[in-house]
Amino acid sequence: MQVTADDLVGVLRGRGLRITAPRRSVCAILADAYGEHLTAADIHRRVEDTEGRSIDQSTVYRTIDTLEETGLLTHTHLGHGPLIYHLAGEAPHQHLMCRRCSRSIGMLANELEPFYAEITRLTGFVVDPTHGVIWGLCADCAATG
Amino acid sequence: MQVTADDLVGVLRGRGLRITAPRRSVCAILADAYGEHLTAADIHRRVEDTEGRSIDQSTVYRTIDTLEETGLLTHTHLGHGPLIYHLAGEAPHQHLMCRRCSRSIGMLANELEPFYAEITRLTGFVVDPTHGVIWGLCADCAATG
DNA sequence: ATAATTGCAAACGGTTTGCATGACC
DNA sequence: GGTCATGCAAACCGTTTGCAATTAT
Repeated sequence: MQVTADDLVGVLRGRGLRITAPRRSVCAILADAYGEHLTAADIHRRVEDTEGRSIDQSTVYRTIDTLEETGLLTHTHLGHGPLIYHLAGEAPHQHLMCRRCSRSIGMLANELEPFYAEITRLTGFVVDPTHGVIWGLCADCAATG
Repeated sequence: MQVTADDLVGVLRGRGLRITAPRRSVCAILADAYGEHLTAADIHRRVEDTEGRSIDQSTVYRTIDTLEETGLLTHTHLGHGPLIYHLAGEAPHQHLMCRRCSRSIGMLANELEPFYAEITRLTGFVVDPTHGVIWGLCADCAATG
């Protein structure tokens, strides 16, 4: 585990934000899930399951917002479904999402650096690899497709 | 205009589907908007505005589904907002969406073909450039960022 | 005639909001 | 004590669904 709940809580405190039980819980879940992709519903459920305490879903969303505003958390748009969240400290990766089987593959963003650089060269646009998903067919589905 | 409403209607008829007034209207709007990005709500509104006829939104969605199933229409995921639709005959575009100003730039997908090929080489994953959006900062926002 | 399509209205999933109660500093 | 955060419930947007009435074939 690279980041602890206390690290996250410490940053919130440093911004003058109040340290409440729900905020502690969400931070603990996120630190614990380092490297995983969690939805807001996942976070909500895990708080109840592992902390034994129930918090409202609106509190989950508001805590997520707070963490994003402080730069600790980022989200990724995975199609029509819920957003997924990961701690900002993780190695940036590009998600490849299969349209047929809905499996999602992660590629390290720096493997795709030439691709992003070419987009910038052609258009001036600077790519944020973690924020979106590239759609297509995974190797298996492409083969049987 | 590269495709006419009659072309689209003809394909539906060829599949044994019934040609109804709502289907004619949606096809007319889509043919008319060739090259534009329409949401389901756009299509709905334009049918009312330009055809003078009101159709239900569920009919719009069902007609969209029908057109996608027959391969005439495709959709693109633009973040959390509504899906956008374009006729399958259009030149494939990669959308670049600015996180700050929400402007969306279209790039011809074949300009990026070598990079899609590289993704396939590394992972076996076959990219569908039209189906998703690449997020980041447009040239203007990156400069003032 | 009969099967496909429509309109309506209600539900859906994911997220946001208004407001009164509560708790942190 | 003052303000910030929470829970609750209700609203929101985009989309889907069940079902009875309609219409193309």
